[in-house]
Amino acid sequence: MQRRDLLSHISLGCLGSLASLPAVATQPPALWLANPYQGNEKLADCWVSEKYDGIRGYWNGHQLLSRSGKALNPPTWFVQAWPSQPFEGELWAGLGQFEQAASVIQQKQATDSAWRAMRFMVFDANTSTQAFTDRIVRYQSIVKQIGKPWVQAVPQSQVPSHAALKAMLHKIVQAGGEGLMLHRGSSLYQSGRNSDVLKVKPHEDAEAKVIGHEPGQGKHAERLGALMVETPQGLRFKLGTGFTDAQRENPPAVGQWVTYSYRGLTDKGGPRFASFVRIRPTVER
DNA sequence: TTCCGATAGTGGGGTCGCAAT
DNA sequence: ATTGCGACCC
DNA sequence: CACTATCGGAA
Repeated sequence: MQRRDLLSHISLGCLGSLASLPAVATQPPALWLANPYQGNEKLADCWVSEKYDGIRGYWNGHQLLSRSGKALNPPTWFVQAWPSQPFEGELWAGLGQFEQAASVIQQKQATDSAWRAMRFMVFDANTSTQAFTDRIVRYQSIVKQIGKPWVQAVPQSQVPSHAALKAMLHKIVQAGGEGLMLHRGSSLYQSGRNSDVLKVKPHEDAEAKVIGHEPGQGKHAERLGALMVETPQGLRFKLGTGFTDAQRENPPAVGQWVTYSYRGLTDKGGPRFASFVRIRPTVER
């Protein structure tokens, strides 16, 4: 897997100052990573916004980078006249269009029309000395200065209570959104995961039947890597996370039913981010 | 003493691009 | 033309 | 993205 150098010496505002050369991605930029919302965090001084399901984009002042530091290649018109100040957002192709967005940004030469359907939803300005509440004003100003319809400022609002948060989550998900983001207003921008930035995503549980075992690699050699399972509708997929080491040593047998957790569906209709929860309790009768 | 945050290391679906078939 | 694989995104 | 295991410092 890729590694992240969270203690990178790269400074947020100065990822290089001159002549953008052919994008030899350096180290991953020092970006924040959200922790999951547990439900017991204090909501005072928190801003809430929609979590857009797309591709993370970091504008370092002259170049658009992915989360791992890889240079993205938008058409020149897409980033024309963007300022030399860093800011950050989500390359977004619309509700339920994550795979479309992923396709566009991974193509070496995506069509112009594909990029015309993309938006950059700006949610931060990467200054190191401003609290998030002040950075909201900053990124709104940057977006206004750019003045293009495909660059939009993510709206932020206050959350007075957990009940209000829950209601807003329901509203967003009902409309096809992925979830919410929470930002502590007083927090300075810092890289890595921390609880000043939280993601709120609903998940569902379902059951499937074990139809096979996949071997593990590395530290899981000689034990379970993933379960091949099949839903009651006949859809097959693999469950490879959620197991303890002990469960990998002695996994559920073929024919047993298991409960798994997932977050949304792929375009093909399979569960996204599926993880093992437990062996399904035997049905009483 | 217990608990929490940060790391390292496993695993998935989906897509693209390239090499091998 | 199809398949398999690594390297990315999430 | 999901998760578990581990370790050291905070609580």
